[in-house]
Amino acid sequence: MKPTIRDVARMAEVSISTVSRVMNAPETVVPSKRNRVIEAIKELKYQPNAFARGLIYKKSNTLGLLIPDIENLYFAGVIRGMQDACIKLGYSLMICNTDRDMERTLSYIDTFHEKQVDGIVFASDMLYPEYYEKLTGFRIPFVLVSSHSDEYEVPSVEVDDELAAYDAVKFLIELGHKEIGMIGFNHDNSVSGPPRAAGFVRALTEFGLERNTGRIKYANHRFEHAYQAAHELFSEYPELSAVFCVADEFAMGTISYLKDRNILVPGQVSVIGFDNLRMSGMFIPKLTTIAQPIYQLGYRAAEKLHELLTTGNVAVMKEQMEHKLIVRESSREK
Amino acid sequence: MKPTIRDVARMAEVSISTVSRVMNAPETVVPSKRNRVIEAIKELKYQPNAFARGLIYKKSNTLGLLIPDIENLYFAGVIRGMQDACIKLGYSLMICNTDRDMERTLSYIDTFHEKQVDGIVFASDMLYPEYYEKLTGFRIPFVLVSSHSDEYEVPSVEVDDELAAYDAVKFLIELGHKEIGMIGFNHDNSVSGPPRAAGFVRALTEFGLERNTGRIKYANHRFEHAYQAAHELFSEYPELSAVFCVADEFAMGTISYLKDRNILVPGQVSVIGFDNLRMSGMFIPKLTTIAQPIYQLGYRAAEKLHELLTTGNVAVMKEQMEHKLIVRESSREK
DNA sequence: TCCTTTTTAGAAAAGCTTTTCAAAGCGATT
DNA sequence: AATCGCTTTGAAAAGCTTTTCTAAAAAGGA
Repeated sequence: MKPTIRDVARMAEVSISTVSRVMNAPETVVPSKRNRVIEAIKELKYQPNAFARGLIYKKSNTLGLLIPDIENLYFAGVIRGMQDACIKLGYSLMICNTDRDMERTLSYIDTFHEKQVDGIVFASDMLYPEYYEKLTGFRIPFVLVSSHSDEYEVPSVEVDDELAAYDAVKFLIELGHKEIGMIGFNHDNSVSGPPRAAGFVRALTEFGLERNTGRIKYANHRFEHAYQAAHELFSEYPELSAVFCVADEFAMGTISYLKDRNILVPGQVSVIGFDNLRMSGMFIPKLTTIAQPIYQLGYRAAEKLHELLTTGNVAVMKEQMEHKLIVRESSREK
Repeated sequence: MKPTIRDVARMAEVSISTVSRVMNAPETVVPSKRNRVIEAIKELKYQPNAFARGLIYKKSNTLGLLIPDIENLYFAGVIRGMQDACIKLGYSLMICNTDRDMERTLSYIDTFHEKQVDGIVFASDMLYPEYYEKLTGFRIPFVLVSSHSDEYEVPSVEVDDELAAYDAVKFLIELGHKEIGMIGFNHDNSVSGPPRAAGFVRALTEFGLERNTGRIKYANHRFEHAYQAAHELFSEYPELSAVFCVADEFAMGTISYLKDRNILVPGQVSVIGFDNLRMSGMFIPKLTTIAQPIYQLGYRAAEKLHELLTTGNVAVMKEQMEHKLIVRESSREK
C-alpha cells in the first residue's frame, strides 16, 4: 500500500497536521520534530497524494496539449518547447494526438475536463465552433499555437504567415525566377493556408508577375500528397522554374517528384520550403526554407497559458513571432 | 465554479447518492428520477471530479510514457501506437521527454508517482539501477519498449536486434559486398547497441569476412554525429563499398557525408539503415532499411502494461516482434 | 387486510490532504 | 507569582465522490 500522511505521522510520532506543515511551511515546526518527520518521509518514500491535493487546491498543475499529428516533426518541436516551459513553470503535460479528427478531439477535451487540466494549448488545427463551445462551456482556459481565430477572442501565438510567405516568394523573384508555382494547404481545414496563399499572391503582384497567381496546387499535410500535387502542378505548368512550398515536407515531396522526373533541384527548378524542420538540413539537397521559431512557439504558448491562468488575462491577445529566411541548397539564381 | 454532484442533486431534487447511482448503476434508479438527473447533468455540463474519484478508486486511468527524444521520429511512431492502445483500453497518456538526462528522468518518475499514474512505459533508454530502484520503491508497474533488462525481471517489447542486424549485413554480403563498415550506437548508454554490433560481427564471420569486424565507428543518436562518424570511418577505410547503419538517421547522415564527398549512393557505396522511419521513404535516395514495427511496438507495450496492471503479471516476460528487410534505393549489387 | 420480500432512496463514512481554529506551552515582563 | 503574548501543536472541517448500511416504500403473497 502507498504510505499516507498518517503513516508518516505515526512513524514520527506527531500529528498529521505537523507532517503537512513540514512539507508546506517547514519553518513553523521545531527542528527536532521537523527532522523526525523528514526522516520518516524518506524512510517511507512518502509522496503526497495528488488526488487529495487536487481536491483542495482545485488545480492539477497539469496542462493539456492537443496536437494534430505527432509524426509531423513540426509538432515534435512545439512539444519540446512547451515541455521545457512546463518544467520551468511547474506543470505536467498531457499530450493528445487528434489526427485532425473532430470526434476524437472532442473526446479528448472531455478527458481533459475530467482530469481537471488547468488549461489547454490547442495546436495548429482549426478552432471549430464545436471545440470553442465545449471549451468555454467547461470554462477551460486555452490558447492557440500556430493558429489563431478570427471569430473568437482567443489568445494565440504564431508566425506572420502572410508576411513569411511573401518573403519566401520575394526571395525567389529576386533570384530572377519569373515562372513560379506553389504547393499550398487545402484551405478548408487549415488556418495558415489562406494567409500563405495571400502572401504568394501579394509578392507576385508587387513584382508584376500576376500571371503566376493561379499556379497553385493543394496538398493535405503529408509528403505523398505533395508529391501528387507537384505532379499536377508540373503537368499543367511545365515552364515553372521555382516552387514555393508551404511546408518543408511539401518541399521534400516536390523534390522527390522532380528527382523521379530527372529534373534537377536546384539546377533546373528552385524549391523553397517553410518551417525549417530538423530534417530539412539533412535532406539532399538541404532545403532553403522559411524558419519558424518552432521550439519558442511551444515555449511561448505555455507561458501565455500560464499568464492566462494566473492573471485571468493576457497582455497581448494575438502574438506573432519572427520568421527567418534560411538559404541552403535547394534554391539557385535563374 | 465547476458544478459538483451536489448541484446536480439540487437541480434534480434528489440526493447525491441517487445522482451517483445514475452514473454508475443507472438501472437501480427509477426512470422518472433518472431522467431528471440526466437532464440536470446535461444542463449543468456536469462531469465528475477526477480527483475525488481517484481518491476512492486509487486509480488515475493514466499511463506515463518516458521518451528519450521526442524529436526522433522513431518515438513519434511509438507514441502514436501507444496512444491508440490507450484509447482502446481507456487510459489517458502522460508523455515526458527525458533528453536522456538522468536527473530529469528521476524527477519525472517522481511526478508520475505523485500524479498516481497506474503504470509507466519506459522507452528505449538504459534501465539504470537508479531508475529501477525508484520505480520499484514507489511500486509503480512498468514495462520497457525497444529495450530490455538483463539485470532485472522487467517485461519488455522489442525487436530481435541481433538477428535484425545480422539480416541487414547478410543482405549486404549477398549483394556481393566484401568491404563493409558500420555506424553503431555508443555502447555505454545504449541497450540496442551491443546486440546490433554482435549481429554485424556474426554475419561477417559466417561468411568469412572477419577482417571487417573492426570497421565500426560510433555515433550518438543524431544525424550530425553520424555524419562525423562516417567521416572517420571512410578516412580510415576508404575501400568500403557498403555501410550498415543502426538507425535510419545515421544512414541519412552517412549518405549526406558521402554526397558532400561526391561519392555516389548507391553507385559507389551501398547504405542500409535501421528502423524504417516515415522519412526514410522520402529521403533521396530512398533508404534500404530494416523495418521495425514501430507503431505496433508502442501499441503492444501499452497492452502489456495493461495486462500487468489488471492481472498483476504478464504471460511472456520478454517479447520480440518481427522485423523486416525493406529494399529501396540506397543499396545495389556490387 | 396484514405480513414478508424486494426495490428504491437517503444518510453517513471513507479516501487523503490542507487549513482554520483553539488550546497548550513557554518565556518574558511587571 | 501572575499575566501577557508568542510559538507550536493537534483536532476537526472541508473538498467531491462512491459505497455501505439502514430505512422507507412498493410489491407480492396468503
